[in-house]
Amino acid sequence: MEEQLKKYFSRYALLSEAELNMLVSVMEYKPYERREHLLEQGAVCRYKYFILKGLVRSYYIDNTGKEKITLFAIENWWVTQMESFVHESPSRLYIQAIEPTETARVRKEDLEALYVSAPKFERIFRIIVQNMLIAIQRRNDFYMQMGAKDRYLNLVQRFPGFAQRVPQYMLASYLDISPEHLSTIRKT
Amino acid sequence: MEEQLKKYFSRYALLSEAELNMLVSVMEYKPYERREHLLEQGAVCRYKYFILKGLVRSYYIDNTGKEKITLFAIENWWVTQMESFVHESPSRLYIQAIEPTETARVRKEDLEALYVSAPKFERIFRIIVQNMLIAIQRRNDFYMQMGAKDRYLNLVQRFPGFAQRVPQYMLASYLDISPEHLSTIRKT
DNA sequence: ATTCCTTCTTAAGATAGCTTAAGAAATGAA
DNA sequence: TTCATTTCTTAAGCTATCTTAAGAAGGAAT
Repeated sequence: MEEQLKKYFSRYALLSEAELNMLVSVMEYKPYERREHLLEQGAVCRYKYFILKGLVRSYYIDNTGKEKITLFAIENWWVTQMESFVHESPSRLYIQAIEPTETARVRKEDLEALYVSAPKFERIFRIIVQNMLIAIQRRNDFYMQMGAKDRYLNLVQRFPGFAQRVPQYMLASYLDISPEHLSTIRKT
Repeated sequence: MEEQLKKYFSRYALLSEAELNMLVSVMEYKPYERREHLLEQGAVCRYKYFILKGLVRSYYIDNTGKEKITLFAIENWWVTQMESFVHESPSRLYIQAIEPTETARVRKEDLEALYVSAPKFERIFRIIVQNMLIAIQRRNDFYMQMGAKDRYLNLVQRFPGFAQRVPQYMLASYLDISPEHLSTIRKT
């Protein structure tokens, strides 16, 4: 875990070994089993989770009782419910491990303390949040203009192998396509 | 302009008059006429724009030649094409003034220089980006589960008066509804 | 005032994608 | 291996929303 985190953080700033150790020291190792929840709906999201290994999804239950997936997160990505984490408000979303997943998670208090001890760390997380924003915007711009078929083909093309890692009905949910329709699309 | 910016930035951190002046000094006043573009498709987005007064939209032209609005920004909001701004890549989006608009804009270089001079400023922009992310996520979670009619009613309810400020066909575009359909929805 | 341009409405026909309802095929547990 | 659960497919009918095509209404410019 230490190695992976240090390598990851070094992408964002030139950090001394001491600084890297400070960063790592606020992160807590926490594994989750397949299907275990990192966050339940209605609870406050107390952590930012860095995925060391595995795969999680974030989803909610809509009015008609169906699961809607808003996000997948894999190795070296962060996942949290930002609004709940920042405002300490109840989360509308669940976060759940799809595969057995190892995370390094950090509490808000510890992160804030880290920022106070050295504002340099703000930079790293500013850039991480910026990248999240870019990823979401890209996804939106991208998917809004495409029909169901193109959304699927595009996902498969842009993330080769990913479709094999996730049940098809979850892909369908993420792409906002009914599982039945995705099935017919794939035939063609 | 100075007053407005200082008041705005003070929401995010306790800043001395000197620090506020440093912040304001990197911002350039720039007004735009109705329909004038702040950013053209294909160009690199060189600025973050803070809207002092007025209203802008961000949009792209889809495959079938239709404008799709991705964002409106009003007083005291930021607008930029984050991906283009950060990576200095050509923007897929246009940004255009809907009303005569006054902006305070800042170049990437100047912002970076500011960060170097005092890492404290990173904090402010980390929080601003975080808020943008929350706003986008909220919009997504929100709209994905609703039909056209509820999307419209919701917008009207949550931003009273906004619907009067923007031509109806632009609202339709933002809500991903055809203008004709929005018209029929409103009748009911 | 008159004309032009922009915006909004109405209505009919077209279509993408949903829902429902089985059953088939995988996958995992015992 | 066998049973149970999870996942995927197929097909028919249905619905929300789009497209196309006019015309009406409102604003801005001359």
